[in-house]
Amino acid sequence: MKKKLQQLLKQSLASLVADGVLDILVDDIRIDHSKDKTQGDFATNIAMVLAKRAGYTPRMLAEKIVATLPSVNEIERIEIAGSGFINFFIASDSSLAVIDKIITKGSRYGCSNFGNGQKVLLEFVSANPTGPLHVGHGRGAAYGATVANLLRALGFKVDCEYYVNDAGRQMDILTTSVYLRYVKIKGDKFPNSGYKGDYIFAIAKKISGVAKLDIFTNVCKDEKDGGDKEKHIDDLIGNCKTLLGDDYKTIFDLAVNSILSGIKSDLSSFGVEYQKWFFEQSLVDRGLVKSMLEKLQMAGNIYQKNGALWFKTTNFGDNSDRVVVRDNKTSTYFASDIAYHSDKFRRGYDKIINIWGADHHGYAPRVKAAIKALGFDENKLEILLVQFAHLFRSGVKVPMSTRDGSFVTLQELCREVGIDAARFFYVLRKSEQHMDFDLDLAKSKSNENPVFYIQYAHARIFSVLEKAQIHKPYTADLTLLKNQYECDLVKQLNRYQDVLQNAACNYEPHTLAYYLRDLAGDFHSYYNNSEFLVKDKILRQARLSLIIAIKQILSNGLNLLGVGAPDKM
RNA sequence: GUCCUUGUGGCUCAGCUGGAUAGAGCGGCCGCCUCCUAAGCGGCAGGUCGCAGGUUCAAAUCCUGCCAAGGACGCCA
Repeated sequence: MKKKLQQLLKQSLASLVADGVLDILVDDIRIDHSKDKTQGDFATNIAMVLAKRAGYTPRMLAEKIVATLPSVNEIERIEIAGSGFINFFIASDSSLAVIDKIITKGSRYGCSNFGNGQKVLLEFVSANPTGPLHVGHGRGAAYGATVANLLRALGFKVDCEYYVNDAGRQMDILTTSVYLRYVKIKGDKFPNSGYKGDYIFAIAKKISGVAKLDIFTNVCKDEKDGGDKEKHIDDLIGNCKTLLGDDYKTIFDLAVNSILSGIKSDLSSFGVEYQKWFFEQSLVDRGLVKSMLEKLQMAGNIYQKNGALWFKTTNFGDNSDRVVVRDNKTSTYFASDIAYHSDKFRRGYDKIINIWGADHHGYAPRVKAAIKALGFDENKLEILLVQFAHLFRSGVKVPMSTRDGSFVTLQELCREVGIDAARFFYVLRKSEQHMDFDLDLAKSKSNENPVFYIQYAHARIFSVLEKAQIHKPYTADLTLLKNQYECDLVKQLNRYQDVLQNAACNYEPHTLAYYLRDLAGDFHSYYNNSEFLVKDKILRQARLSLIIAIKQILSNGLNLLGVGAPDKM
């Protein structure tokens, strides 16, 4: 309908251009769903936008536009209002048609081929495998999964990917932490920088047949003893590696695998599925980091300084050059990441989306710089930042640190508030909004979570249909739907398609969540003010058709958000 | 110091590609189940849209400056 109106307006403007009223044809004609029913169904501000250029007052220009507008059946009437808005009132049978469309298409309603099969790579969460996923990670997981669902609904071909950082120093710290828990040094002889969580003990318990050695000989003092905690842990790692030999790798693999399998199952039960788990180590194994460095070197983008190799990212928009190989000859995380991104580009995607925590925003320029330097199109890369979720308990902020072992896991959260509520809660805030997650509130008053409000509407409709013994769709005389509640609902249903498209294209799942709540709200009002199971069979059928359509949209929308639509509550 | 994000009723947030009287939930107060699920509905109270300028027919929305909160500025990942 929106498109149709744009088309008509375009024709009208074209004829005004021909008459010399306007000097130029504009392409971008904005059509909005009217907020207020007295303002019709759709409105455009085009007359106000063009008034000055045409030399008329907005209202006068609006008159001219309306006068030259071709008349079509779908438009019942047109009004000029306010300072020059043109309001369109859509013929009711045209609006009502949406009900049949929804019922016919069912769970496919809302899907389109807008994306035209374009291939999208969506990377999200990618938390280091040094501990279980916690509440902070949940937001990225819920957001990413929902964006994927939305894009797929619009006809994009989306691959979700998790980048596993299994090659850095943190993994060595993890391995050494596990070994120390296995050895069980008496007292509190555990490094400040080690991973202190209880899950480390659980992994350590799985080790058998490895010698229990003292790795504290000849190490730098820890911080609490007046030393350097970073040097301390590095020395411990060194001892651990040399003393354990092959057993080190065994413990390393055990640690990574147990943590990773936990992450995988947590995400899976959170309703988040990945097409690919990409290991940083695989880049090294395949020699991609090395070949990438060679490529940059040949292009003259690498120089040596203080014993390290630097990538001249400042040539490509970064504000400082970056080290890719340290003076101890090990390559940096950034080096792997360049190789990773060039691998992503080589895989032939039309769009590459990275969802990162907001703390990584400063990292974006150097990645984009690398992409440019390697000759890829940096416009294909979209970096979406998700702000942190701060967890509060009894009004006090709960620190979230994997290293210190102080965190609430995603699994615990789901157990306490339920998966539906958690998924919905995360996605209800726009991603760049700093989010406060009050655990006590979420737990003690979980019934007040808006997700139940929406699910309740769905369950209520199911219950009505069950009472009416309606199990399959049928046709009805929809023109009987004309009270105010029904008009509002029909209008709301007509918005769904646009809501989906906007939510997907702008990567804003929260707009869908708000839409669903509005729709549910309109339904609840209707429910409390109109009877569905009336004696008049024709009217009953019409009303039931309407609520069947509502139920379908609630279900479709909730599904996209990764939330269930229960029949009974 | 530089850069990013945020600042909207008591609280948590929508609205921000400029538009028609600034919305919702929670909390507070008052009503509604002999009737399809009261996890619901209706009503009331409550807002200088951080502050100050500017652009425009029109600014919560765009621009500038300032204030406040969070974050980023590593040979960490």
